[in-house]
Order: sequence, then C-alpha cells, then structure tokens
Amino acid sequence: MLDIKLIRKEPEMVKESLRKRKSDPSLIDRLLDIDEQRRDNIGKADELKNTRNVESKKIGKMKKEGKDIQPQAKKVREIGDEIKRLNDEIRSLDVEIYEIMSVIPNIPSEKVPPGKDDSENVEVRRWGEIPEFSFTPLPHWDIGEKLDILDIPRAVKLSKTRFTLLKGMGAALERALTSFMLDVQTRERGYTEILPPFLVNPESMLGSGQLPKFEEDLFKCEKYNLYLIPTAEVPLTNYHANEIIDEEDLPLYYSGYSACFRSEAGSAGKDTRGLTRNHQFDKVELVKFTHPDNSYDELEKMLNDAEEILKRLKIPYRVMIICLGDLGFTPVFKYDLEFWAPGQNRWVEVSSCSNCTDFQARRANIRFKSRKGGKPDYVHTLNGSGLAVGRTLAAVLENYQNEDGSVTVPEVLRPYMHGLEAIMMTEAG
RNA sequence: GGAGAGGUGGCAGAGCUGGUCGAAUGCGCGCGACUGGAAAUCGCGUCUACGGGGCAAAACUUCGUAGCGUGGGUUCGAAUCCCACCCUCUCCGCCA
Repeated sequence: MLDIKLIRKEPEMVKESLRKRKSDPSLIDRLLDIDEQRRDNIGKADELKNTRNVESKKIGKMKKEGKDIQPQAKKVREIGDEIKRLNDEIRSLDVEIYEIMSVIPNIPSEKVPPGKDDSENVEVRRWGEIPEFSFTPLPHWDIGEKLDILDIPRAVKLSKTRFTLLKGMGAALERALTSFMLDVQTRERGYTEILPPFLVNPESMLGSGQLPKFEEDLFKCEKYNLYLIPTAEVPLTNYHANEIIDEEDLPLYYSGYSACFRSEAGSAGKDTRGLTRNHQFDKVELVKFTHPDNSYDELEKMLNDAEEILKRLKIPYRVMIICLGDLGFTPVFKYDLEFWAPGQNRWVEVSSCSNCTDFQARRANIRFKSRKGGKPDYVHTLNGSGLAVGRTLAAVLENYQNEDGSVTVPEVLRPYMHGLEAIMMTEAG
C-alpha cells in the first residue's frame, strides 16, 4: 500500500512508476478523483455531525426542564438522515479507494536496474569455485532416486504431481539443513526463532501483499476461511500487525521455519523435475522490522546472513540484483542468491532478500514511536530466505555427489547427522 | 462440540437504571522540582485515525469528527439497550 498523501502530492511520479511496471497509470486519476469526493463528503458529514451533537445535547437539557422535545427531536432526526446518506457514499468510496490502492505495486528504488525480465538481472558477485567432476554429474533427482532418499512417484500417488517425498537419509538431511540454518540465524545472527501457524486468515495475506492480487497462487482452506502460507514471511511479517513498536526496540529480527504451499499457477512446464518447484517445500525465513533510516543497510546484512549458509556449506553461488521487470509487487529492491547446480549445469535460485520499505507496514499497520513522544511512523519490513531448504538439499546432493553414487555430507551438517560422513547406496532407506 | 462468564486506554480496573465519558482511580511511562547522586515525595503531562485551518513542508499547533473486541441495529443521543460474528477464561466431552 502506498501513501495516499504521496499520490496526491506527486501523481506523475507514481504514474511513471506504474508505466515502468506495465500497470495502468489511469488508475491514479480515477483514485485522485474518488479521493477528492471522499474528502468533500467527510467534510460535509463532519459538519452535520457537529450540528447534531450540539442540537442533541439541547434535548437532554429540555427534557430535564420538562419541555416538549418533539419538535427539536424531529429536526435532529432529519440531520441524522442526511448524515446516513453521506456515510453510505463515503463508505462506497472507501471501498473503491481500497480496491485501487491494494493493487498498486510498490515504487521501485532508483537503484533497481532496468530490464524486462529475469534475463536482465545483474550479477554483483560470485563466491566459491565451480567444481570440476571427473565424471558426468547427475541432477539431484537422479541422485536422490538412486540412493532411495527421494521418492517422487510415491508422493504423486499420495497427493498429486509436484509433490515430493523424502525418505531415510534424505529426510534426515532436510531436517539437518533446517536445524543448521536456524541455529546459525538464531544463535549467531541475532534472530528470534518463531514457529508460526501454517494456516493464516485473509487479513494476514492482505497485510503482506499476497491478497487481493495473487489469490490464485495460494491454497485455500475454504471451509475455515484460512489460507496455507506460501512462505513464513506472511506470519512473521504480520506478527506485529496493528502494533506500535517502541522505537528503542528496533530493529527486530525474526527467523522461522515453515512448510510453504504454493499452487504454482502459471508455472506449467517449468522446473518440472526434482525439488526445484513444488506445491510444498520447507523454508527458513528471515524477517526484519527496521527504522526507515537504515532499511537498506539492514538488507545488506540480511543478504550476508543468507550467504553465510551457503558459504558454510561450501556451495558456490552468485548474488543477483533483480531488475525492474522481475521485481514483483511488494519490494522496492531485491537480491537473489543462486547456487551452482552442476547436475543441471545452471544457476538455481535459493534465496530472495527484499526491502519492502513501508509498503507492507502500511497494509498491516505496523508502526513505531519514540517513548519521548512524536507521531508514530511506519516501520520498514524486510524479508529473505535463509534459505529454501528443499533447493539447498538439491544443491548439496549435486555439489557433493561422488562417482560411486554416494553423497558426502557437508562437514557443518555432520553434527546434525550423528556424524554421518556420506550417504551411500547401501545405507539408503 | 455442550454449559456458563467475560472482552474498556501500555497494564490493572471503574462506568454498563442511555445524555455533562476519550472515558474515574491506580500502576507504568515522559518532563520538571527536590537531592552530591539516587530512592521516596510533589507538580505537569501521557491514545489513535480521519477531515479542515495555520506552516514552503515535516514536526508542531488549532478546530471538528470517529473509536470502549468487530460489524450491524434501536434512539434526537449508545462504552452503556438489541442482533450477528470473532476472541478469551472456567467446567464437561473429544483428541495428538
């Protein structure tokens, strides 16, 4: 949600931003028109309410004095009818304003590079050596199948396509990765761990920006009016919804594991194999609530927190800045982390770290205030994956595969795997 | 799921035989006085949103409106009455 005052003040700038995002800039003219009507009506209604309050109080006095209140009551009732009419108008204008406001995307930072789609994202740095194999490295789904730790056909039998099932050491490795990620973020990087609900109400989905525009991407539990979360960003960001945080307490860092559920509408044909794009996956999420003055610095730190996981796993990756055309609805600036997948001979996204500035804070009504007074202001919210667990598992399998079909367990994960050094054919299952 | 009780400001807690209630009181918090400093004490202050005016603008200020779980209704007027929904607590049932 943008600030309506900003739209009033600089409509051309907002329109230009919409044009760049291929949204319809005429929305803004419509919005400003309704906004003016609304304010006009509020002014009229408030004036009438004032009159009503004054006249109404007179009735109280008249009653005490034993006078006939009927003529006065009739007069005030008529004022009330007019107020009711204006209120109805205001309400329908409010609805229309909200409908428009909630589909206007955030205004990208000026630092976002131009570009029409993900092919124009900008690489900022690489870490690690791309490994050389003396054999042809396999994609993770082949590795997983051979080791009998990834069973997709059975997952499909149980559920439907685009669901997966981990077995034996595969499941254990997923758990190890999750614990490792959470331990790093909570014990070393200052995040407070949250294990959130995986089903949330529509208000929460509105707060973080999934609704109303992206309903088709969500799984809904119709009977209970709840949605399965597509990321822990939703519950973590809404954690402070409708609250005013002490300025002294900022920044706040939260990290949480959740299963994530995405309908993947419109992704037919993409990444159909393996762990890369499924309806359900595990993720450790990072969310920050920061002072508006330092959200960009905090984004850099958050990016480093996500990178740290890949560094310790010794998986080569690169950092990308997302260009205008690939940015999405909510963030003003976004980094992606992509690991090198030798079995697929390509880079695969494993994390996104975004600064959403006050866009979500406005929707979810998350503000901060100094104890010493002053007006509350909206916090900035940031979110990032730290990391997507399923894809990280894929990264481990592909980067740590050996010629005999075994997979070496990365050193940092061994404490979480009871010291296991490698997953062998014979140990499968 | 059944029975009952209840949801008031940062917290606790009055008000709930409708008008003078944005709402007593206490705590907390902020500023000031006192003090070598602190505690205690005393004084002042302390919600938010929207709309209009003042200011280049923000801060701020002034006027008005709204808000006592949420949404409707009754009434000239609702924290107070009625309805629906949500939530919390206690007991029972069920259950990992």
